Amino acid sequence: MTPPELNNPVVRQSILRQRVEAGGTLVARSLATEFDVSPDTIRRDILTLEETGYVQRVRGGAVPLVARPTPIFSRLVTENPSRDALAEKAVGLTADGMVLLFDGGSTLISLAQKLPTMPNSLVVTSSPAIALASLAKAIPTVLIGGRMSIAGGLAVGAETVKAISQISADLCFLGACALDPESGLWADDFDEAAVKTQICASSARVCVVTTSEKLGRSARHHVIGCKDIDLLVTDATHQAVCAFETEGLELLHVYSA
Amino acid sequence: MTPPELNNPVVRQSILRQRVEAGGTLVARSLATEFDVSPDTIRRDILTLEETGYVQRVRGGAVPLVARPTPIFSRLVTENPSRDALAEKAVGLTADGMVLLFDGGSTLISLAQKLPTMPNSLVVTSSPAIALASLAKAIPTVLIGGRMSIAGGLAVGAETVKAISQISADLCFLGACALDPESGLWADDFDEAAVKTQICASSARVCVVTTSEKLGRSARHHVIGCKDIDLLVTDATHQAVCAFETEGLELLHVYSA
DNA sequence: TTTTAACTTGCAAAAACGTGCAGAATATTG
DNA sequence: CAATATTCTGCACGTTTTTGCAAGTTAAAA
Repeated sequence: MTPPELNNPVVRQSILRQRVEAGGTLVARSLATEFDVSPDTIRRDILTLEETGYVQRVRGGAVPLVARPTPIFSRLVTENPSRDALAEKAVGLTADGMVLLFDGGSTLISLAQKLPTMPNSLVVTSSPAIALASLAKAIPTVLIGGRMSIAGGLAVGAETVKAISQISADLCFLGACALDPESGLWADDFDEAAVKTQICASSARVCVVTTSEKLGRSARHHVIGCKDIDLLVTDATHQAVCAFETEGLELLHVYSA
Repeated sequence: MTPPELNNPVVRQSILRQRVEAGGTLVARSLATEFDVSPDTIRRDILTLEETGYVQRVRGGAVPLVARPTPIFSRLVTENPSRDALAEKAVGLTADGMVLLFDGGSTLISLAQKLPTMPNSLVVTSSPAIALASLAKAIPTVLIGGRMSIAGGLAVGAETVKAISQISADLCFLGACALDPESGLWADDFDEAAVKTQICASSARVCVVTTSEKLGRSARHHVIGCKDIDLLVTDATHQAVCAFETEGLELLHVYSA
């Protein structure tokens, strides 16, 4: 690989920052070859990136700072009152006869487990856990296949997105890795972001269900802006979410202990 | 799976931690191969993980420290000694690097839960429960989608069969609703029979795993004849299955208490 | 019991790190 | 334009981390 015409610290570092933000890792040795500088120089670049808080330095290079999201299973096991309260509230949005499209995530699994028996509805999801939950409630269910994402515990990839594109749902439920009044909904994983985007596109109405801790942050991959979200179910204080209301979202508050 | 670009203690340990948090176990020997380091290095990694309190070290590797509440997918299967013994035996047929195709059913869910960590394998299944189980063992997994069958808890239908037809597996595991020396394998449900048939067609070798009570009966829908079955894992007495041997099957006996 | 595999400990080689420094490149100022 | 200051870069040297290997010990399995 050829070095850029301008081989500044600034230029290099912005390239490196871009790469870690895309989820890549930085290998000092190969970067030295690529940029045609000594490993020391790359080390210094990484050093400043670490100071800025963009990367975590490790021996031989650096890795993204953001802790990779905990796999779905460990999130499943712990009971979580605020999550359950959210789920309880979101159940009220459903009605028998609806076609419901489900994203993955622990909150939505909890929601699926709380669904009533709806013999005329259809649940569509690429999350095995949600498919099992809805099936257990005797709700007709369509499972979307694909490569399983270890991070999210649901199927992702081109085939998955394509299959979802053939669905026309009345309402979809989305989990959030990050949600910001200005920039909208974000995901930690590229593939999951693509799935979420298609879910939105395939639904008449979009409902985001998230706990307050995800608000105001942003993650790596953008999904949709706030103007494309119809409903927001959250346990955040009214104060914390007033910015969302101006964006035209309908808010459903849950006040957890 | 190939070792990560940055093969640090930090990187490795975070990967390992992730796996045990997902309920998986760490096998020093295979991890050494996977990360392309000596078993000593893996042992040292596990040692620090133990100091941090993340794992309990055992001979040959490590297991999760806390007996975590049973995740959603294992709750689907009630414990059953004879079934577990079958599953244990069938695990021995697998090896890292294989493409494994899984039918649904409780016996095979139990089998999937007992799989070792096989980073170079691929598990393909239309059963959500099996997909979750194999994913928990950090095995690359492809979920086959489709309409969910309430009876079998797995995806069925034309789309499912078509997707499976695009797979080329080394070995498949089939459950049985009925198995007869003369007529072969049978299923109770039309759609499930179609899936089973395609699973056989997409696999180089066919392994049927079933308890003795399914032998000698026949059910509603025919799947395949005995001559197309390569292996039979069962807990039936030798007497009960001698008829199968004449059909060219390889028998794997389990003698349960 | 014997045998095999895994563990512990110690050690030495290799790789990477930190620091200081001097020359080159670039920017700033007169 | 010239002089100066600042930044950037590569290198040398000593230190730390990481890793694989070998010898002796322990635990499991046959």
